[in-house]
This record gives sequence, structure tokens and C-alpha cells, in this order.
Amino acid sequence: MTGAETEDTPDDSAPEALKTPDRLRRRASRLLSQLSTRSDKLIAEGLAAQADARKWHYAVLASLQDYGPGSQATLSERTGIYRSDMVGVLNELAERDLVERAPDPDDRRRNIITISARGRRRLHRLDKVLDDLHDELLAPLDPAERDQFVQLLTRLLDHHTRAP
Amino acid sequence: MTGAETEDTPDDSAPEALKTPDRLRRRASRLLSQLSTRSDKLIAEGLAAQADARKWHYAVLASLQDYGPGSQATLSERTGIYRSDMVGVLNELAERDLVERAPDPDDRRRNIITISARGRRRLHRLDKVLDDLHDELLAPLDPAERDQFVQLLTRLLDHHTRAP
DNA sequence: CCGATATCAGCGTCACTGAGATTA
DNA sequence: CTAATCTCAGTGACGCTGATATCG
Repeated sequence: MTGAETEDTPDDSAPEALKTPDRLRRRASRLLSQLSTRSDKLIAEGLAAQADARKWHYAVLASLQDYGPGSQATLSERTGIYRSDMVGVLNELAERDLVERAPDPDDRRRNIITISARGRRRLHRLDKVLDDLHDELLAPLDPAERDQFVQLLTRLLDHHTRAP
Repeated sequence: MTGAETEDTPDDSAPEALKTPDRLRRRASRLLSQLSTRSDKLIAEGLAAQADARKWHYAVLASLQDYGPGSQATLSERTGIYRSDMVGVLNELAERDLVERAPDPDDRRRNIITISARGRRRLHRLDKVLDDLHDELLAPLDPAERDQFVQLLTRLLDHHTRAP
């Protein structure tokens, strides 16, 4: 609008940040969010189709199985599901008799959530489905690269969860 | 509910899928979505605070600079922004005189989007801001690991964009 | 007629905020 | 009184659907 300094043609006049014209494709943040979108969809659709479940179900059930019963606040910390949203997830799980929600006699503000026998069987099934889905998700990587990938993700996530 | 098969205590009775009790922390899909959430927030807040911009602005401007002008449908393919949402993004960019939207004389259904001189300066600035933000995002990784990470993400994303 | 383009209204999911009620 | 827990209503961003009008 104001004037014409350089051309509009694809020749780059900025050798500053990224060398190649791949800035769009190489920005880690963009790769992350795009891959995460596709991963989420793959997992969500797979869980829905093969087990009539959502990923939250898995997170809560696995947390209960691996770390024992807990209050909703505790589960929220463990799973990363927000406190407000935990209510709905537990409603779904309780409706299907996968968990039990009982008031804590020692502190009647709390609910104590426990996994049921049915919940344990469901978790077992979800783990198998998820193994397959992750095999699909990580298909282009060999076992060593998959470990590397998980390693890198873990280090980054740890850095951004504990630090700030 | 139905019965008691095993105990509820954290000792695991399932040596099936993942060996450690880290299934929640090692599932690549979970790591991806959690890290992506934090990355998105870091980028969004950084861009908003330091440049009063959104990540979509960068995507469109970089696409225009690197690959030349194009229709909205073209930009949509390049950037990954959905066709329907492109309208709003371009409205914002046009309001700030960063791009120009002109009807294509050869095909009057199309708009041809062009980056302006101001848009080029803005892109330059956004690239610098993004470099800093990515330095923060990838802080725990050394340069080689950052390359590896981008490499792995790229291969996975390519596999899930082209193939299915 | 079909197909592509731009535009708009709306939906479901997600992380999150804010407020209310109960209880420690 | 303050603080924690659970609950619910609502928000904004995102990816996407469906419909409409225009034009090739």
C-alpha cells in the first residue's frame, strides 16, 4: 500500500532466521500442533470405534490402577484433566460402572474414586487398542527412533511443566 | 461392583502393554497433545505480547513471501488454515494493511492475496520473535537434538498427511 | 448441469475461568 | 474467617460441517 520496496516473487530477501524457504514446515511449534491434531483424531476415532471410549477414560482408569484411588483433585493432577472437566468424565465412567465415587468419611468435601473390576477389564482392553493405535501413529519410526521421540517429548514436557 | 478379582493397591497385575507403571507418561499421543498445548500457549502469548499478532498471521505472511501470491484456497492448502477460517484471518491482515485482497480478473470467483511492504516488515519481525520463542520452547535440547526432533516430527507428519 | 470459490453460521472438543455450595 | 473441594455455567480457540451465492 505505502510503497514498493522489494518484489513479491518467491525469491527471498531475508537470510535471517531460517535458511531455507521452509520456515512454515520447520517451525517446531507448527509441526507439533499439526501432528498433535492428527494424533488426537487418530486416537479419538480409534478408541470410539474399537472400544466406545474416550481418551479421558483411559487416563483416569490407568491413573487409578497404577497409583491407587484418589479424590477428584488428585486425579486431576495425575491425568492433566482439568478439575472442572473431571466431573463429567467421572459421570461417564460411573454410569458404565467402571469406577465408584464414594464420599470420603474423613473429609466430606472429597469424593474417593475407586476403579471397579469392570474398570480393570476395560483398562486392559483400552491398553491393547492404544498399543495398536500408537503403532499406527509411530509407523514411520523404528523402535529406537520411537524411544528417542518419546524421550525428547518427555524432556520438553517436563521442562515446561515443572519450571515455569 | 460385580465382584472382587484383584486388589486396588498400586501393585500392577498387568505385565501386558507397558512394562513400567508409566503408561500415562509414556504414551506418545498424550505427550504430544500436552506438549502441543503448552507450545501453543507459549507461542500465542509471546506473539500477542511482543507483536500483537496471532500465529495465523505468520503462517499466511510467510506463505505469501516464500511462495508468492495466491487465492484463498491456495493459502489454505499452504498454511493448513481451514478454508472457512481463512476469511477471518485475511480480514485481520487486510485491516492492518499487511496484505491486499484483490479480485482475480481471470477468474472472478477468486481473490488474489498479495503481501504488502508493511506485511514484509511485519513478517521479518515475527520471524525474530518466533526464533526467540522457539529457543524457549526447545530450551532443554541441544542443537543436534533440536534437529532430530524436527526431523522426527516432520517424518511423522508427512506420513499422516500424504498417506491416508 | 456440475464444480470450484468465497463467505457465513453453527457445532463439538478442549483448556480454562468464575461463581456457588459445602465442609475443614 | 479463610481455604479446599466439588459442581455448573460459560468463554475463546480450534478444526470442521453445511449452506448459500457467485462464477467457470
